[in-house]
Amino acid sequence: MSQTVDRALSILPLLAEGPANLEQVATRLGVHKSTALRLLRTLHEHGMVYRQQDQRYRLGARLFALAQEAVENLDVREIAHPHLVGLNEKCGHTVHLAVYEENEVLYIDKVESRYPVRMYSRIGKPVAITVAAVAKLLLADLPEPERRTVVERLDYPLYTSRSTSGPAAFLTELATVREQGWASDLGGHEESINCIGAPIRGADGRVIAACSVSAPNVVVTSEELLTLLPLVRHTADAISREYSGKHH
Amino acid sequence: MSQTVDRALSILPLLAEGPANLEQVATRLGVHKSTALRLLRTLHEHGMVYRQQDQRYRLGARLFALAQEAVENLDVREIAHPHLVGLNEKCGHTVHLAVYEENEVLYIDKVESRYPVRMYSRIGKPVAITVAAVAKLLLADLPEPERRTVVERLDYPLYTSRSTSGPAAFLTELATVREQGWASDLGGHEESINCIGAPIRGADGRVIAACSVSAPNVVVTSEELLTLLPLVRHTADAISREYSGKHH
DNA sequence: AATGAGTGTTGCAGTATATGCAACAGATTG
DNA sequence: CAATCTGTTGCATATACTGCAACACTCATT
Repeated sequence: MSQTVDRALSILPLLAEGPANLEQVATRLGVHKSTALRLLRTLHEHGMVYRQQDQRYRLGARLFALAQEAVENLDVREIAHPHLVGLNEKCGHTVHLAVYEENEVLYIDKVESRYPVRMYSRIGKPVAITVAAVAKLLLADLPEPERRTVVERLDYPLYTSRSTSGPAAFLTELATVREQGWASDLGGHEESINCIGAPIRGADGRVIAACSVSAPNVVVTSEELLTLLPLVRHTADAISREYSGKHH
Repeated sequence: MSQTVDRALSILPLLAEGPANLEQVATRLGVHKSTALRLLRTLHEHGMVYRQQDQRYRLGARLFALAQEAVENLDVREIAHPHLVGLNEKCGHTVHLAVYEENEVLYIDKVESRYPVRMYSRIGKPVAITVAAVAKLLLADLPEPERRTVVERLDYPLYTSRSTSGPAAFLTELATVREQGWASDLGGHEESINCIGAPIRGADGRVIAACSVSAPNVVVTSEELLTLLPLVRHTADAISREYSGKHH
């Protein structure tokens, strides 16, 4: 592993917390000012950091552009999008598409609810991995040894009284999800928000993504939301079929 | 400038074009396989790249997360958001917020149109800098020497027959915009989409951001859109006031 | 105006560190 | 079972990164 690159990349999350000047960056990296300066210059030339008027550094524009292109290159996303829009048109609620990657589950697409009360989330944002329906679907399909290590390494924040309590509970929940082929999150993240999801599979049957429908209690009860399950699964299956077709 | 970091960062835009394997990366970088491998490993440890099942590398999740945090740390955005929502509630059209940074203008916030016909754009995406109303507003306020160099270095794609034709035309347009304190784009990017915008100023009067309202012809004519101008300017001024207030 | 503190920048010498090589491993193909 | 292709590892070399110290610049303070 390259020390120089390692140091340079460590600057980015540091700046994500907020703007910082040269000295702050140097101390937090544990290197000499001049070293930090040269790293920042290189990052700057690549547009990864930006220097504002007060000389402090911030994360730069290229970062957005890259994240942008990255998300647009995901072909599941491209195939899934029209289906998600269709799902939203039928039920009116917020629709999400998510993938698993390196111990994180993140939203890669979203269609906004047509109801006035909406849920906060944003493309690119990691989801609450221990409670979200999409996270359960994606983790449930990991090969056994990996699933166990991931699950044990997670934190289990108690967002609400119905949040997953710990590794053991999560593993049984994942088993259920794998069994039944769909997942739900009934108030585990936000007390008043329920969510149901279904897996999208590649040609080999592995789960490559998951989609879900979320709605607050004030709009539909969890029972009513569950009646949408066939629709959600149907959508996920349609995406799976199209994805598998185009990939062979 | 650091060679190693430079090479490592050059990998990212390369991967943005699509997944690539080790050898492809090595050749395009002009380095030995083993060198490329070590760079990729470092990028991988930081979550900037991801290795998919077929061993090829793609851009990684951390990139999204970083871009995410970066956008959320922009305090103009935070202050502006409720105003933008209010503007959207009053007119129903797509509302954008944009900033200038290092030869690019990018959207940092967006409120979707409430009409079924929507315009394509996404937060983080660089705008069509030679035609967009927000771009005109931001460039118009650059100090004279910089404005000239930027304008002359740009490409002028002819999206439509009404696109800005070249540096000279753009400079006069910018002068007008500076003079009148607002900007429009009438079918310069997409034949059927019009757009009007107004500047958001910091305490010192410099333009720090710009907001705009966009709507397709089929929803409102350009004349009708222009009647919204006072509303847009009013919103921008309100944001300016609040921003200046909170910064002293 | 002058002093001083604080921060960013540059040239340089030494050596840590990245590099390319070549040999190896593993997978896929004929 | 060779042959080919791609990724991985250990190692010797010297390149390129580092820290230092001196310098430049801005901004307060007297």
